[in-house]
Amino acid sequence: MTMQNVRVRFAPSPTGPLHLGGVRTALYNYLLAKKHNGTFILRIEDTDQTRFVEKAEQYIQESLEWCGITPDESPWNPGEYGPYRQSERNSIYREYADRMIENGTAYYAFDTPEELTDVREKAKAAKMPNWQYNHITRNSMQNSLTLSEDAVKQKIEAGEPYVIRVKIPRNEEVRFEDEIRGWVVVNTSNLDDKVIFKSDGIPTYHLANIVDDYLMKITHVIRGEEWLPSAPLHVLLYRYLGWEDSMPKFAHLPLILRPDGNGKLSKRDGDRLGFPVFPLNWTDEATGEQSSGYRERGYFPDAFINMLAFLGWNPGTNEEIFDLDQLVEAFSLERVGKSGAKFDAPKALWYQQQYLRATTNDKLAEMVMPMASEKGINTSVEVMAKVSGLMKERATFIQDILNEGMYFFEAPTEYDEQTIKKKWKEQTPALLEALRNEFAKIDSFSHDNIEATFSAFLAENEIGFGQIGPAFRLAISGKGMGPSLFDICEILGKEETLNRIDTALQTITK
RNA sequence: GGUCCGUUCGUCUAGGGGUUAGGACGCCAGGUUUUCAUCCUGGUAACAGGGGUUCGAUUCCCCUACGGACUACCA
Repeated sequence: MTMQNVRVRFAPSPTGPLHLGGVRTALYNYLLAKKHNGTFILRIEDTDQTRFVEKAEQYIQESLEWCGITPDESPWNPGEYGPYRQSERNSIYREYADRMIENGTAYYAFDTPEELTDVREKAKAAKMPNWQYNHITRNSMQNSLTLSEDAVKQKIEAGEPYVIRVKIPRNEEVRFEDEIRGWVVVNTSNLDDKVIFKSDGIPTYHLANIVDDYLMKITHVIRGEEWLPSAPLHVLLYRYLGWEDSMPKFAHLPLILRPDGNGKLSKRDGDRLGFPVFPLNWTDEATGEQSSGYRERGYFPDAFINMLAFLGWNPGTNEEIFDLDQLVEAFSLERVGKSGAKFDAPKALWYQQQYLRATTNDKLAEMVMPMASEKGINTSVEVMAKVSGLMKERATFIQDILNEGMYFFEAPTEYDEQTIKKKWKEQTPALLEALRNEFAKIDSFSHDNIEATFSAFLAENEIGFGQIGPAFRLAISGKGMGPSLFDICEILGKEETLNRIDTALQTITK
């Protein structure tokens, strides 16, 4: 596919934190743009001031940054097509609504919200649950189609509130080719006369979106499937504004579904499904409700992005590990699936595990150090790198390295009950003490020397590993499992190892 | 209810008129390992149903069922 000047946009509303689906939409937009050396734009769609949430925009910015999908043009990094917040573009929309009134594709409507709910309720009571303002009902409503020209003029001049609606024709077929779904055909009789300009002087999403996409020279509109039903309206809007020739291509992404099997994943799901639905932690200012994010949970951005990319897309090969650059390379809209994907939390864990294991010990140590000092652990990066190397095979998140490997830094204060029960036999203390005394003779306390001493000890006493190993582990780590004992001892050092054995001998009683 | 979209192992998916329907996650079993984890090997398990079209349909068409989205002066 050859595409020139690809310009795509991610256009969230600042009504709260971004969630998984939103991040994936942003990601696919980004991938398509980068794949074609195009431009990825972020536009804030804040036309509904009633739902505005103060910190949402900052959250969106921070999330995208964390994911590494930084926009080329955005409110905080404007390009030539700004402003990038719809609230700051308000002066430019009216002209287009007026143009539609002039060419007869839109009209003024004076019905109040109360009147509208009233009609809807009455219709509902009459068992017609889907009352729409459309080519039939508009004839009995208060609008510039039913009122005389003078009456309309009078109302407007008197300052009566009004909205502007699209005049959707009766019985016409609207068709467009969705990049993911193919041809979609809808009859206009099923559409309603959507409000495109609200009485507060602000356009609705539909108008603002089309105008901005046109002015910003957007070539591909990649958005969630929830927008599919209004896509025909948008096609009509392009037509009525005279922009059909430069209409962008549409691609409606399948939804990310809840794993429990009903409905799409939503912001309201918070943490209740057992996994985060947000990239970053979020606290709802109004309710005080806190939701966890992938970042704070310990996910690496690459793992998160990789997992998200594969929720609805695949490269057509058996490879599954792709960092951002590789995703850019491999991505194509054609390989995006049509059907919704239930979010697979265990798979997310698996991705994170893969990335953790692929991270070098030094890099891991660098990440763990701040957490360590927070816990009051005083150690060197070198030691931390060794610990990380030993722990990463059995960890999923960086936190696990510390949580599971605390004994590298602090002597155990308690000992695993199960192991005591099973492995701490009558002869154990005597054996352990004898072993301790052998260790005391080692000059260079290295893995190999420790192992050699240990092996010799086993041979001399004619016992197997099982008769002393688990108890030994218990004594130095407090646990019944973990990395190689000799590695642990080497890191601990001779003195600490001996001390821990002494402590254990005094503490553990059956 | 109406409109639109969808339907391959439990989950994410590949495939596509003739295949032993492939991979990954999960799960199970075996091997390696002092333990745990890793790693290796193997196993489990799917084309929603019914009609067509065809020599042959999981693949193309239709219907049904099921799932989902939308149905605001929200996006």
